[in-house]
Amino acid sequence: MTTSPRPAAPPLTERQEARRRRILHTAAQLASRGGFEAVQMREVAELAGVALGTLYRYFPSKVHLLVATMQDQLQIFQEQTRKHPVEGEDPGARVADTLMRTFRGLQREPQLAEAMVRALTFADRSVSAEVDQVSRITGQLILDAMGLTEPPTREQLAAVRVIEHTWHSALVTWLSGRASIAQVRIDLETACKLLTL
Amino acid sequence: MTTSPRPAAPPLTERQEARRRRILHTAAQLASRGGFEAVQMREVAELAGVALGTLYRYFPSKVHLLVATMQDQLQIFQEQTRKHPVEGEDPGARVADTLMRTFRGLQREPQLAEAMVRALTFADRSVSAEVDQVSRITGQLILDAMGLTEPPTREQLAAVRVIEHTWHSALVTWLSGRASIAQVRIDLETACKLLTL
DNA sequence: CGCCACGCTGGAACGTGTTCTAGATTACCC
DNA sequence: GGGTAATCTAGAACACGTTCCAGCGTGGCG
Repeated sequence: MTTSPRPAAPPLTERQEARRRRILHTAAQLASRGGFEAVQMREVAELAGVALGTLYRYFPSKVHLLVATMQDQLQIFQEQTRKHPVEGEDPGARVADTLMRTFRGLQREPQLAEAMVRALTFADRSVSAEVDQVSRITGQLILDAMGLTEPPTREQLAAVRVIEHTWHSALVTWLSGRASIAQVRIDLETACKLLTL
Repeated sequence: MTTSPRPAAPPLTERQEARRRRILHTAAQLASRGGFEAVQMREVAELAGVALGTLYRYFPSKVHLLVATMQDQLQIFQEQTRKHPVEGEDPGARVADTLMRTFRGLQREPQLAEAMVRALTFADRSVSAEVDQVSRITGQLILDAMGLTEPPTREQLAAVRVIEHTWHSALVTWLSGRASIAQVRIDLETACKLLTL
């Protein structure tokens, strides 16, 4: 799996980078207000000061745009977590705590979270590279929290996958109002038991 | 949590029941061909022989329609599984096998699966009752496979939740082409280890 | 400096989910 | 059977994601 389908992104000029950031920022702002449906492409374009066609040149669909927003946010969380890792003896507990911390970060802007997660799960194959990237960051977040001194075992990697599934699905469940935060915590803790088998 | 938001569904006449089934059947058929995007409300209405407004009276949105389709399909799987439960000693293995069997059932109509699962994860709060129903059926499927002789313990229920999360998220991952069937099986087996702790 | 290729702009246009309306049909009650 | 309220029909209309196009800037190259 090389980077073949994406044509090796030509480097952006400064103005282009600025436009890209303006678009992402606008999208996040609109999403924070009204969630997925409040992110309307025409409005994003207008508020970001670009033409609709340009917006689509940068992000080929609304889903691409919101998944890119998620990448952005996750990376911020990741940096914060690396600067201030959670304390604790048990790796499982550290992972659960780290994810719960991220969770509370999302909770602070629930509408934004809704928009990003809806996009993430609604994404079809044309977005799979970007979604994969998000998945990779999440996995890395978990691995970081485990604080390994040696490469992870096969069993640990399998456990990480299940934790990631649980994290993702629990998020969806919470966003649709079908589970409480407390329930999410319990689910994550349950999944994290797999780390210390 | 009573059934208050849904006004206690007035019983349908025979003609109405037939219409409902015709709509569901048409939706499944279109989905089987071209997935989520091939289920177009106008076309469903036309092929099912009802007016567009009527379609919307029965299913208030495309997502509702497809989630109802999923309910339908899952119930069929559930009945089949109850008639022919999987063999085996280990409860964890039985659960994993049961879910993999259901998985292969979905695999037989991948486009239909795509449509139903996309709808399920895209559903917002207005569909949460229906999504919850799907979740309940899935949970029951797992509990059935465990073959309990006494009520499940708290730990078992927690494990079932994580297995359900894993099932759901693995399905999404497979549908978007980011995981193979083999990987899905591994993930499910990993999650099922939680049952025999 | 002149020219070219490329990116950007404004805006029209299209497709599909969803809503609305006016009138026909049906189901139910007396 | 007649009256009435609910349901169904056909079709227009609207909203928003997406595509497309013609022309304008702009930055780099001879």
